[in-house]
Amino acid sequence: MAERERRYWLFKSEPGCFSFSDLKSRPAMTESWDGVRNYQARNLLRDEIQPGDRGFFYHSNIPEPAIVGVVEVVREGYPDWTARDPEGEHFDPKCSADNPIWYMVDVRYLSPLERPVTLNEIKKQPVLAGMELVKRSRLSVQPVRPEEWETLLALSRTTLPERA
DNA sequence: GCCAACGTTGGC
DNA sequence: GCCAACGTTGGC
Repeated sequence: MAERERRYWLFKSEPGCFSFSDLKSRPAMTESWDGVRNYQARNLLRDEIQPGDRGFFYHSNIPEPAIVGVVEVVREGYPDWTARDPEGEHFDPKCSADNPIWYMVDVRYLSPLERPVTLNEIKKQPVLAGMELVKRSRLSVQPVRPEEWETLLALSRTTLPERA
């Protein structure tokens, strides 16, 4: 397999459904990133995201949405079986064994950020204004540019400025 | 809970 | 293939 530069991603989750600490407490240390039903996100999961890549874990749909931690991709995209479970929430009758349509990856808990970096704070950083998160917040898996990755890690190591 | 943004569906 | 209707996401 040809070596390629490690890439960076951002995985969104509603902490009420699945939080970063839920991931930490996984006995197997892996979590199938399932239930994504958007073609753009599917293409990333199926074609782009590789083991060894890193991702930010983002908590959405809460009063202070924020990036809270770092994960490692441990398994490349494979068919999302939850799409073929008629009892499940994510069932899609259009899927078959021949045509899985939807894919998922496995990620592993790596480390929390030293402090969460909120969406509000991200929006204030001119360097981060081009982030998918800012421009098209609805994509549940998004690419993060290396310079954005570094900027966010650096931000998380700073202390918050005093509020006036 | 509201609503804007955006994706999907389906009639034509 | 257009586009209106509808559903979902997610910030606020």
